[in-house]
Amino acid sequence: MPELPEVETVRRGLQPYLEGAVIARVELRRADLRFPFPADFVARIEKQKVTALSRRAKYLLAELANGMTLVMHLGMSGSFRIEAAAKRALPTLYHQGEDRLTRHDHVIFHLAGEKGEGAVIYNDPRRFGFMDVIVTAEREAHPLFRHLGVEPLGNRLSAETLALRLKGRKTPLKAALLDQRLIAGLGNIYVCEALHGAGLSPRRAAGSLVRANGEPTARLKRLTGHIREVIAQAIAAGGSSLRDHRQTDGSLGYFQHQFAVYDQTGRPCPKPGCSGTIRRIAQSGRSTFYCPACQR
DNA sequence: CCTTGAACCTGGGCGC
DNA sequence: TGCGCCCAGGTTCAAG
Repeated sequence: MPELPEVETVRRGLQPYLEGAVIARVELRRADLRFPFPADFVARIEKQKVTALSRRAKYLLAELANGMTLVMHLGMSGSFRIEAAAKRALPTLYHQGEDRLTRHDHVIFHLAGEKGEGAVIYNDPRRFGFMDVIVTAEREAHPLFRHLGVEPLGNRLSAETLALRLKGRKTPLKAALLDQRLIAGLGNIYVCEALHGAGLSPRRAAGSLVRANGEPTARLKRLTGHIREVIAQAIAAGGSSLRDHRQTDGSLGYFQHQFAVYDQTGRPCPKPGCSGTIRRIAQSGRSTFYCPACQR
């Protein structure tokens, strides 16, 4: 589920509930997700006001009034939903029949404040997600964030920046783009989509997009534009909805209807004038979908 | 340094 | 109906 556009969609869904609210009580329904919760996890969060809900790469960040930040990663299958009491305060997001706790509801943030009582519930069947509490001022130096690459949104991402990091690398382009130290937030779906948009083979050596003098090639500039575009469109569409992904209001995102190559094995390449067929291959243990005809 | 592959965990889909 | 296998949005760690 959660690549950058999905996490950003979750952030926007939770923001009206969390920002300005007080996390009155935290309920852990098990001692660990991917990692054990830190011993002081609950104590550092309870009774704190959430001053801002932000995002870095695929991390959701709830900044607290005590100078700490609650860091949340959704792994492969993590999601949030809003419990009934909070829905009453903001009724547009109300959905029936979802007020019971289920087996994989692992963390409950009970809220209090002018926006009303309520709860935000974290559900994660595979438990690849994790949470931590860190000092807000030390965030960028924290091991989780220190090596993260550039955000693909906004103006920070440039072909020149990428060229610097890709030069001389023989690793397949697909693998290089999944590396969070290069670009933070890209995942399997949007890497496949961006490579198709740019007409570049996922198998091509990453360094082949950089000239000997270190300058980005025209191909790399094209790829940079497609990465920006794919991410921006996915966010505009409310994230993808592969399998079980739901937004915090319970509705499905719909970006999956627009996938050009991801999970489209055997279907004709949608690129105008291309007569190729989408293929699935494995690269470093993950599926890659691409069109061998127009991606070179 | 670089790369690949296994591991973490549950559930859904498919073939038999 | 059931069993066994493969697959899934991510990341980390070990081994070559």
